[in-house]
Amino acid sequence: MPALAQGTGYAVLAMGYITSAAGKPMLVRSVAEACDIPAPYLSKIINRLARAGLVKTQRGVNGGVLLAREARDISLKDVCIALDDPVIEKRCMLGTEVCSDERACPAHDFNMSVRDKMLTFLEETSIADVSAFEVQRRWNSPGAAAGEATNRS
Amino acid sequence: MPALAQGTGYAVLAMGYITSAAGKPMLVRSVAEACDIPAPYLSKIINRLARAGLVKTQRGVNGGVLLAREARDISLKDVCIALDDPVIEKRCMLGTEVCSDERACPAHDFNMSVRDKMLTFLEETSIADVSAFEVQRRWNSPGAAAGEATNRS
DNA sequence: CGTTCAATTGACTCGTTGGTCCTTTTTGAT
DNA sequence: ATCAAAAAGGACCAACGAGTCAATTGAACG
Repeated sequence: MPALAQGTGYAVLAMGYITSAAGKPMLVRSVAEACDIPAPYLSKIINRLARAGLVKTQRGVNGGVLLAREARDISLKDVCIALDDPVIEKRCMLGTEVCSDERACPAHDFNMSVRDKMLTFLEETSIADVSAFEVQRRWNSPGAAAGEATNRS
Repeated sequence: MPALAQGTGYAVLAMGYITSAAGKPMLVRSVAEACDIPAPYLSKIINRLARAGLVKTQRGVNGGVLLAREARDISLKDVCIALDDPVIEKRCMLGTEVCSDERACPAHDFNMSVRDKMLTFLEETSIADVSAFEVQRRWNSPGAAAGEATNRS
């Protein structure tokens, strides 16, 4: 439920995957396939990320997409901002127009604290984290048996 | 950002207001006006709440809407369920299909903990709480000067 | 130079939410 | 019995997010 917009999720996963190419441009098509994202849609997302300066794209032969900076220097929050994901918006949980610290709604304090945690998480989690996690998952998942939990916050 | 659907927010506010009538049916129109909600829209919401058994409606002269049970026995979660608000849904923060404790996404643990807090809040907060808060707000807000913060979780 | 590859762009579809408006039903009161 | 008040219900509209598709632009390479 405390979800990012679909597009943001796609972007994060895609960028995590792109990280693994370490500097070589990757085809949007390949990324889409690997991450199970509709290719033309991902194309648009990548485009926005590019205009926001998070990735670099190159067209023509040997073109593709690569991260504009180190994966560890791109936070999930950066992605959210680039795609202006609504999670960033500070809005009242009950939808009341005027909801500030002075004129609070019944859910205000709770809402603020959740929002706070959410922002911190988005700031502290980087594409590198996602990438590492995905690699690990790729290792574990065909191996079936699994046993050990791989969870980390 | 961790917001309920607009309709759910309306419902909660409206029910909080209805509480203040203590058993006498209230006109949907009045509630709409008092809570600043488009009346025909609220009407539909009330209707769903009625079908879910959270409020009782009566048509004809002296009709209106009233709570079906004690305000303190109606939780925000009840309202969410009645209007099947997406907040209740347990879905992956990154939107990946398969995201369980075994096959987690990088945000899984965080997401679960937030969801947990959210659900607890929705369960523990009742329409009575909202109502009390609203009454308090009505006292404070015309009084302008304010001084003391009235925040409570 | 021209072909081919790959991202870019714009037009379009589809489903959901929020919202309006008008008509129909039900009900109490005279 | 009738009238008016009130919710119920249906048709409709606008905006937005997700997604598709086809045409276009730009870049490399032979």
